[in-house]
Amino acid sequence: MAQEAIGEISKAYNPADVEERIFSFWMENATITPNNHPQKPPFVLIMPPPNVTGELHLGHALTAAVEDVLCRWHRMLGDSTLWLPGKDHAGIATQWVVEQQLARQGTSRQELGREKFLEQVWEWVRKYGNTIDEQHKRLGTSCDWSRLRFTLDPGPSRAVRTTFVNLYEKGLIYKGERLINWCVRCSTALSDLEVEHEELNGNLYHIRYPLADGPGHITVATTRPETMLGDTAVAVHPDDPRYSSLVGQSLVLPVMGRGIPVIADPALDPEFGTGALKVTPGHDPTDFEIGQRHNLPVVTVIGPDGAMTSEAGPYEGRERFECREGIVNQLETEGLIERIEPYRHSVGHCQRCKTVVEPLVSIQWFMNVGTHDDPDSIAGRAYRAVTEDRIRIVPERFGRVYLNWLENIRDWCISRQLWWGHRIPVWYCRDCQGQTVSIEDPDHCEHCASTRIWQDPDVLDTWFSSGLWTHSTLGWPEDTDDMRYFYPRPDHDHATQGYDSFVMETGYDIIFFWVARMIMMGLANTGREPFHTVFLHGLIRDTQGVKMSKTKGNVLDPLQLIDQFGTDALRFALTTGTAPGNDLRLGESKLESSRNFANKLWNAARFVVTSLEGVDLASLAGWYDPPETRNREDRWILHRLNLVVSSVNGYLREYELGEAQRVIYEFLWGEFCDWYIEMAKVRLRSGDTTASRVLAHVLERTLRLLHPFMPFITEEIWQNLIRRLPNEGDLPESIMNAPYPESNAARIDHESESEMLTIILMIRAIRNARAQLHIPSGQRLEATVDTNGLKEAVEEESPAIRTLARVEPLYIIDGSEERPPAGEAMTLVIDRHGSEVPLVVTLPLAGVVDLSAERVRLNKELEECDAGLERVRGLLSNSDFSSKAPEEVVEREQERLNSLQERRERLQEILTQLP
RNA sequence: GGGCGGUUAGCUCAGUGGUUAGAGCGCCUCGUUCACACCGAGGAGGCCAGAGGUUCAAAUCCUCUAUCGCCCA
Repeated sequence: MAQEAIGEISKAYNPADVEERIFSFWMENATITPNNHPQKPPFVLIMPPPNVTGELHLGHALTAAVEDVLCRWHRMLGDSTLWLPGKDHAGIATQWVVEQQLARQGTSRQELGREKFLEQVWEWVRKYGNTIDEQHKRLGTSCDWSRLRFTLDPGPSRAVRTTFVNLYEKGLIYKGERLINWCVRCSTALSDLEVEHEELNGNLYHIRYPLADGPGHITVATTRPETMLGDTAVAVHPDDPRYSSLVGQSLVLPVMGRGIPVIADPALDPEFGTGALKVTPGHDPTDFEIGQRHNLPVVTVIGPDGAMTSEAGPYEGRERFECREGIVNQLETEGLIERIEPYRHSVGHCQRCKTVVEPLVSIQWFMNVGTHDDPDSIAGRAYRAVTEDRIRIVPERFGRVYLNWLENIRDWCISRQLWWGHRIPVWYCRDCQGQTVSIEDPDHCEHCASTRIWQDPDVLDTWFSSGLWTHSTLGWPEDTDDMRYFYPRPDHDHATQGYDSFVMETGYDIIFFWVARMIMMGLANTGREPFHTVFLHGLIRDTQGVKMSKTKGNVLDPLQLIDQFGTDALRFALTTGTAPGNDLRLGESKLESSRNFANKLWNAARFVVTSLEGVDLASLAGWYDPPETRNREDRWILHRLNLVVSSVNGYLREYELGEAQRVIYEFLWGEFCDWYIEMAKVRLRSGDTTASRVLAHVLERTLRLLHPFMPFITEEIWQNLIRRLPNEGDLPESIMNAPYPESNAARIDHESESEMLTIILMIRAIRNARAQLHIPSGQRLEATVDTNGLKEAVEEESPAIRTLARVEPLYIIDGSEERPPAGEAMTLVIDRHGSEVPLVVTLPLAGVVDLSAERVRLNKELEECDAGLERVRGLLSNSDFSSKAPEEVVEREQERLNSLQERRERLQEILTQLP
């Protein structure tokens, strides 16, 4: 499957050569569809369904990247992993797309009629609805495509009807006349959540309402003068002395000429405007409530089309904003405008089409969600699920956001005046006017058996069906195998393995729309929480920090980025260097650095694979789990790898994807490539092939560790590598199904670590000295190392030291008496990791080294040493510190003191020897 | 108005009480020797927004202030 001869192909990783081939390989050869294993917990992640109308954007890419990491990780851990993909019918958005298409053809849905229109929508969905799935696949998503669901599939549709009927029968779904949010463009009701508030520059109009009896007037302030046509009162605060004598009197409503009362209501803010509020119960939520308290009539002056109604008198038929202008002109001519001041206020817009929302009184279906403090209500149960820790929200701060929303929740308007969606399963009888609410389509009225029945024309809010997604996709309301295995069970202990088995992952912007509703509906339908962990990611912004949007033109197309940088680089860029729930600015430089990382891995692999050529298989035996070795470099890298494995698993358990990737990045680039491979080259060149099996081992382990994050390149290299190694470890065909690395206590080797750190520090110090003195890299330097007790290690590592620091000859001594005098030399004092006495490297550089500069350098080091000594001495002489700080901290400081003292002595000694 | 965040190197961001705060990009110097110039070696650059407090110990916990965002009303 994989390409032949990785080492002979390209010097740079070329994702385009790999990705498509690897994806088909997975579809054909990898295990993605989970098996039901009743005896062990699964791992379940239901994907937030994108809109069928949608095109893949970076938000989808981020969601997919994060979820794929979690799912691949769990699959490799051996969990029966279900990642279920799906799509959402997106009522308003889809209907709008097709209506626009019809408009271009010179027709409309009204002309076509409901049935024909729906046929058109289905045709559109069949034609374009799979686009996003295909785009998703380019991201390498390992979801179970065999379980792909659509909200309008028979199963999920049946779940919708069942839920509606159940809640209706419990009295939790009801029909009522309320003031709702109405979009005049979409011609439908909207829920509170679908209204976006935006601060706009408007005016505050101060209008005089004359008293009916006698002279005088009350001035009201409003941002919407056109609604005055529907005023049925003016309200003031009961304690407002300015108006107390006027309460109960009558005013003449300008333009309309009808009388309206002055009423007193404590909800009024006397500070706002003039302290007098015109009350329009038909077009303002607050006014509607005031109207209810005072039994005021409701006059609807703006119709569902946004035009003034017959109640608007002379303005009947005028569009609402045009009417505003007309009224202001008329009032001005009549001298009733006191003043107009510019005013910034928040205006509700339709989330879908951005039209200004009109509050309208209308008959709609609602869900009674109750209140958060009623423990048995829908909202109350959802509230307790989080306060009682049955659901954990990551990051934690969003838990408070969730609770705060539930504390202020109101009944949910679930009906929409659309044709595309789940039609409300209610039939009305023309004979007895009774309602029949049924899962199956009825053929007669359940009250009087009349067949003269007709179905409610409205459909349900799309989020109603999305709210059922965690169980409707598994077969609910049927008692299916999937439902029994992949939906949380009452006895399931969600932390037995150190991680949760039922996770919801999505962006924090839909915590209310989706997460909260799924929790409410899951509990209402099944009595159980639909998941135990909610993991929320942030939003992607452009390099300026602005949210990406098509209208702003600052969107980056993920498919184009994939073409440019590769899928793995895109995924890495999206999920690295960011903390959970934090927004991410994405620009080219981040993508470039991720691509470079992929390329680094590719080339490290190229080196390892090439180096295996000519090595006989026998000496590679044991590569999968290398036996104990004396070689310090091997022990060190295995020890480091083991620590990395352990911390990556830990970070993944805590959903810290960014930290996990950082750790792998630093290990692969900063330790394996920069040091281990460079040192291994020295061994290989001298004909010693013992490093080969460790090279193979570390690379292979790192590939598996990295696979959830960079699936394509790791698969490509892995297959190539495995083929060249003795068959060990009982590995599957795909890295995707190979076990995730686990840490192994036997690999811990602190001795090799501190010795190697010292060697590395020494090589660095010599390289630094060379750079400072501008010694050409080709020129070998003589060096003497006083190892001060680390002689064996330095001797054993001397080939590496010679090559990497470019020293020759290298004299290794142990004890200052053998050391050459500082004299015309550069002398480096190198802290010995884990010990007190430093190493001293002398580079005899007569004629090259500037002695006065050398003196300055050494004195500066001495000063730093003294500063450190002062600090540590102060700390240690503080009895509170030694008594209260943990023992290991005190010990560490004591060691630091000792080594600073030793270091100081060496520096002092060298300075006195300088000519 | 209520709630939630951010303020750390020139830029974008990590940092989960332990004293010497990290990365990527950018910048400076050097280098194309056989994994990689999508690279290597070396370097510069930070009173962690400000002020108080808690603590033996604070970028980290608490309070306040400033400032910039987001969500909800």
